[in-house]
Amino acid sequence: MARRQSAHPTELELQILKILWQRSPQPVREIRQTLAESGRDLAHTTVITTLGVMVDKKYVRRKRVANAFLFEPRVSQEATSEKMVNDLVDRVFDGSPSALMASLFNASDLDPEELKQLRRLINRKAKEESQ
Amino acid sequence: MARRQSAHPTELELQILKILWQRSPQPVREIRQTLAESGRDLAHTTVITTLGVMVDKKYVRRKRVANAFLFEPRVSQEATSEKMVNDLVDRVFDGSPSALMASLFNASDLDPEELKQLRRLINRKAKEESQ
DNA sequence: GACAATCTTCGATAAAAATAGAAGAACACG
DNA sequence: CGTGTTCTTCTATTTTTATCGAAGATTGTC
Repeated sequence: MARRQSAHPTELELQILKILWQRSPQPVREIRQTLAESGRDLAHTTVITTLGVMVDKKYVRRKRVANAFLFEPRVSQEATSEKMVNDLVDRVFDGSPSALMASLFNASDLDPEELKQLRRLINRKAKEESQ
Repeated sequence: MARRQSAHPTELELQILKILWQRSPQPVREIRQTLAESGRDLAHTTVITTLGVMVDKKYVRRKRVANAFLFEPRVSQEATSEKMVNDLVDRVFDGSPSALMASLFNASDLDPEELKQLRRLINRKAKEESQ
C-alpha cells in the first residue's frame, strides 16, 4: 500500500480555489497571472495540469468557450474551510473544538475588538442551541 | 522544481508524535503496537523508517539503549499544535483567527458545557490583554 | 491562405510520503 | 556454542503532488 489521496485541496489547489472564489469563471491565463502576482510563477501548462486534476477531484468545473476553457469552483469557500477545520480538530485536537480554540488563544494575540466579537458569537451560539 | 517538504508533521508522523507525547521514551516495538491498536497496522520496518525520517526532521530524538533505540519527542505538543493552527489561519483564513473561530462555530455543534468553557477562556484572555 | 499567437493534450520527471522486504548485527538461553 | 529472536540498515516500490516541454489544434490577422 502507499499513501492515499488527501481529503482536502492541496496547497496549490487551495491557492487556485481562492482565486476562483474571488471571481469566476476565469481562463487559465488569468489564474496563472494572479498566481504569479502572489509570488508563484508557474508555467502555463502546470496550471492547466493542476486544473485538470481539480476537475477530476470535482473541486472545479470547466466549460468550453470558443477555443479555451473557463473554470469555476464546484465547492464553496465555507464548506471547504469547515471541512479543513474539522479535519484539524480531529487530527490534532482529538475532536475537541474547544481545544483548538484554546490553542488559538495562546498562539495569537487577538485585539479587544476581536475578543468582543467572539463573545458575541458565543452568546449567539448559546442562544441558538438552547432552543 | 518539484514539491517541497511539508512544514508540518505528516499524518503518520503526527500519529507517532501523539503516542510519544503520551509517554516517552519508547522503543519501536511499542510505538508500532500502539499504532496497530489504533487501527494502523504497519510493518516494523515501516515504523523504523518513518522514525528515521522524523529524526532527520528533528521531530524526535533517539538514544541507543543496549541493542535497540528509544525515541522521544523533540517538539512539544503545544508548539506543534499552535504551528498547525497558525498555518491553517494563514492558508485558509488569510490570517484572521476570528474567521477560523466563526467557521468553527458553524461547523461543529458545541455542547453547552464547551460553550461555557469558551466564554471563560475569552474572559480570561480579555483580562490578560487589558493589563 | 500563411503565420504567429494562444490553448490544450499527453507524456515525462522529480521529490515527498508511505510502506515493506532482504540482509546483517547482536543477544538470550538451553 | 549454536540457533532462533529481535533490531537495525539499506534498498526498493508505489502513489501523490508539483512542474513542465513537445506536439497538435484553433484562431486572428495581414
